Amino acid sequence: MDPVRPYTEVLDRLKSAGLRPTRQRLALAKLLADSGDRHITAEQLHDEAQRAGVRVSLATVYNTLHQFTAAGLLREVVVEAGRSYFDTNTSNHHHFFHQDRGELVDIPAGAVTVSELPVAPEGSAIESVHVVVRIRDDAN
Amino acid sequence: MDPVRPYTEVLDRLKSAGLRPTRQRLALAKLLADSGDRHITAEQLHDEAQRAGVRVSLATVYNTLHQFTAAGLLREVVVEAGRSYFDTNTSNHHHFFHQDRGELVDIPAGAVTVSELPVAPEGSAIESVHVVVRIRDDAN
DNA sequence: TTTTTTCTTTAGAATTGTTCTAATCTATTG
DNA sequence: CAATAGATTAGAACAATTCTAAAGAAAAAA
Ligand SMILES: [Mn+2]
Ligand SMILES: [Mn+2]
Ligand SMILES: [Zn+2]
Ligand SMILES: [Zn+2]
Repeated sequence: MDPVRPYTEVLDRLKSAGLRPTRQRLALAKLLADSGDRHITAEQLHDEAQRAGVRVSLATVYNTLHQFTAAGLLREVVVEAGRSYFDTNTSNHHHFFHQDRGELVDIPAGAVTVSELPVAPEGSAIESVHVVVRIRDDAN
Repeated sequence: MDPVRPYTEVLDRLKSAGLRPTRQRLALAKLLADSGDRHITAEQLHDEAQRAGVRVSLATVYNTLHQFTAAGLLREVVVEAGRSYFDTNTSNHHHFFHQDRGELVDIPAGAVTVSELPVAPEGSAIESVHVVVRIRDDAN
């Protein structure tokens, strides 16, 4: 809110995650925060950083995405082999996966309901419940 | 049922899929059929074949798994980056994914219910709905 | 401040699961 | 039996990701 210190919020989040506010982390956090809800891969974020003139290595993008995920700032979503998406929306929600385009899209809250939850097998506890609705271009 | 022609069923399935009943395909089909419901990776099936004395290359295991999947004899399930599971149960059902062990387990039919289905985005149609319940060893 | 320590970034190598290539082999067809 | 179409294979290639170890930057200590 204070135009003189535009990074205050991101700074606080990094601090409370025990992460030093480096140039690279601040820039990546800003790119992620400024773009609304998204589902982005490491390579995509790396490209985006390059285009924005931010010099950062792909290794650092991977490190940062995992650190942000561990800190609860991102959520990792896997729906196809060999590719991880990072979701800027960390709330519990489900996804459409558009198989023709390789695109993840949030399912609006309430549009899908898991009404009966299974009991976790003996000795284990449920950590998350995720519904993936695979869709294809309509054959109309 | 006829002990003299134990491969009849597998043979028929291959034939109707337009696949030649080669030694490799018959052996892999048998391994998959004889072991009950399973969620197996290509490498695991390859190892199992080796141990059973079946000589088959990993490339052929991959080819065969994909052909069987295309023929509807298997279902491919992806829950973690960089690894595909092939499910011998092709009916519609959902999964526990045991994150500590990297193990997929069927959720019993009826133990989970998706009561409200989302409307597919304009121009697309729903192809499948899959619920993944991630579990962890209990912290008891 | 300066020094020291700890954490971070990075290029490039390595790893993993998977797919591709193109030569050899085998099942089917005529 | 050919002849042909299809299948198998070893090993190369690939793509996403992780690792390594050296150089750099931030924080803590002096
Ligand atoms: Mn990861
Ligand atoms: Mn596949
Ligand atoms: Zn999302
Ligand atoms: Zn299953």
